[in-house]
Amino acid sequence: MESSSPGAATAESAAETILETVPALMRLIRAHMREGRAEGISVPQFRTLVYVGRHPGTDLSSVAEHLGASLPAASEMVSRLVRDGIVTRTQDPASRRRIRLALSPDGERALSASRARTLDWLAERLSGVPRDDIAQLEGALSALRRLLEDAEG
Amino acid sequence: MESSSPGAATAESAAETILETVPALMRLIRAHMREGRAEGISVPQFRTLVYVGRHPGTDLSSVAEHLGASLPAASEMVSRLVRDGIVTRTQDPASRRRIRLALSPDGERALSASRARTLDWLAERLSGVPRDDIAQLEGALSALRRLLEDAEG
DNA sequence: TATTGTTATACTCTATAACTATA
DNA sequence: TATAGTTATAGAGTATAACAATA
Repeated sequence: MESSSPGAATAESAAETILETVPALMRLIRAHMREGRAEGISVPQFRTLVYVGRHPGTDLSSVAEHLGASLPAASEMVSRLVRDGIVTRTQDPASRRRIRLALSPDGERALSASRARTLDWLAERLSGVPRDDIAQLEGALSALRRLLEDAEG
Repeated sequence: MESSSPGAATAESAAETILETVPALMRLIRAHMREGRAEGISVPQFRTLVYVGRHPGTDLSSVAEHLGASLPAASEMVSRLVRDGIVTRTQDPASRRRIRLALSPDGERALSASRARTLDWLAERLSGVPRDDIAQLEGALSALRRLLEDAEG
C-alpha cells in the first residue's frame, strides 16, 4: 500500500486521502471545541443544536434522522440537553406521542457562542488563503458530501 | 445566521462549510465502516491500526500523540485491540517501562480488509468525477489539514 | 396494529486523578 | 524525581431489545 502518491489524482488516491484526512480534521475540530470550556458543547451536541435551532418545534424522529443516529441515541442526547437547560422538550398538542423540540434562551446563547468561537478559529486559519483556493475548498467539500450522501439514502 | 451563501468564497463562508461538512462526512464514513460487521473495526481503531501498521514496534505514547488522545485513552484502546487479538503488546527489551506494539496476523488481515472495503466504497463514489476535480479535492483536503494542524502543535 | 418515544443493557471512546514500576 | 504505562472513576455517545403510550 502507500503506493499512490498524493499527486496521483485517481479515484483510489483520493479515497486514501479522504480516509486519512477527514478523521484527522474531525479530531482537530473536536479538540478545538473541547477547549471551549465555557460553552462545553460537544460536536454531536453542536450538530443537534444547529438542527433544532433551524427547525424549531421539530420532533425526535427528525433529529435522529438528521444525525444519522438511532432513536434511542437521539432520545438520550436530547435528554442530556434538556437536563442541561439548553433544549426544551414539550408535548405536541396535536399528538400526545410526539414531542416538540426547541432551543432555550440559554441554548441559543450557547450555540451562537460556540459557533462563533469555532468559526472564528477556522476563519482565522483560512485568512491567508487566496480567494480562488477558498472557493475550490468549499466546492470540493460540498461536492464530496453530495457524492457520499447519494450513496446512502 | 445562514447569511453567507456557499458561493461567497470568503474565509467566513468556508469556515461555515467546513463546520457543517466535515462532521457530516465523518458520520457517513463511520456509518459505512460500522456496516462492515465482518471486520467490526471502528474509526478510532482503524486509525490506531493504520499507525501501528506503519510504525511496528511503536510505543504507547507515540500512539496517543498520533491519535490526539490521552495516554489512558490510548492504553484502553490498545487493551481492547490486544484483547481482540489484532494487536500485540510486548515489553521493550531496552526499557521495561516501555511497550512495543505491532499488528498481529489477524490484525493485518482485519486492517487490509476494512481498508480495502472502505477505499473501494469511496473510490466507487468518486469514479465518475473528472481527474481535475479529483486533484482539486485532494489538494484542498490536504491543504486544509495542514492549515488546522499548524494551528495546534 | 403501527407509530413515537423511552427505558434497560451493554459497549466504545474519552477525560482526569491516582497509582505502579522503572529509569 | 521524572517518565511510561495502567487502573479507577466518570460521563458522552452509540447500539439493539423490550417496553409504554397513543394513534
